[in-house]
Amino acid sequence: MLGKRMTDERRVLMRAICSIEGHFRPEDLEQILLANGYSISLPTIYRNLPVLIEAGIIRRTDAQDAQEGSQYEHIWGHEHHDHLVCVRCRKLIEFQYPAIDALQEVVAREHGFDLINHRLELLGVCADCRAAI
Amino acid sequence: MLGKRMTDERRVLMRAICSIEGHFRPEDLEQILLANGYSISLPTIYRNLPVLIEAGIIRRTDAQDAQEGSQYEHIWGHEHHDHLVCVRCRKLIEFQYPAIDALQEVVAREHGFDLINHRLELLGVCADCRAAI
DNA sequence: ATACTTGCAAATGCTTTGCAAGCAG
DNA sequence: CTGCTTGCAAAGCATTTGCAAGTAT
Repeated sequence: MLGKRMTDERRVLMRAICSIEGHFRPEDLEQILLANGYSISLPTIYRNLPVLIEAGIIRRTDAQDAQEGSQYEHIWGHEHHDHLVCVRCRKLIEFQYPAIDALQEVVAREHGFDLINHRLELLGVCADCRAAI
Repeated sequence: MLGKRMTDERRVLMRAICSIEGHFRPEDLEQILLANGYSISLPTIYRNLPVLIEAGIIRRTDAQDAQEGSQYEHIWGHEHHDHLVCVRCRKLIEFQYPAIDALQEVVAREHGFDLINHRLELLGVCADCRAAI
């Protein structure tokens, strides 16, 4: 990493994060680490999240509510994907759609942007919830 | 609105929100209201934001950092748009690209979703910042 | 009348920070 | 050695909630 020191904590954090398949909040991470015999303080986790983001290992995903805390997911070694969210049952479905990604490149270029990443979230009502009405 | 009472506070809030062109945080709203001679408590603002979201008058936009608070913008009477964000200078550019919207409909339909809204944020480095390196 | 709303003040809970001790380079 | 990191405890701050008073319907 860029001018950062490789500490045991960071090594453990990185391994833990890469083992998580879905999304996680900082506190989830602490619990997972504890369950595996590692005790890393919450402040250290918080201090390292930006480092891991900058290193391209994780990204923030959008929090639904103001107070449910931030969510993250690891992107290193993962295909890029976006999210479909059911506003009723909160179900979260991941999807990929290369054509959309391609158009985003076009938009970015039109505005002189060098595209690094994107977040796309489609909000709607899932089939199950529609059926349940 | 749905089973909600129309109070003076809500009327004022709605007018204020519709007069704001860009994004706002709850506290901005309080200041704007004060500047116009209306004093509406922050708790009341917070309590009404979800009501206004459900009514389709505003939407949450993505907060960049964990602690900079939530941002909102009014969508009623506004064309839908998405955001280009410069990760370096935080510049925010709004854009519309109907082809992307159309593809989102396709994705949603494929997954049985009834699409209500979406949030798309393109993160990158703007031309100015690239030039400044 | 009844139930929803408001303002105030206090509580919540995520996130950050000060500080001294501990390490990576 | 030197300066980045960590853990702890405490601070910060946006957001929420309890409660009594006010008000739309």
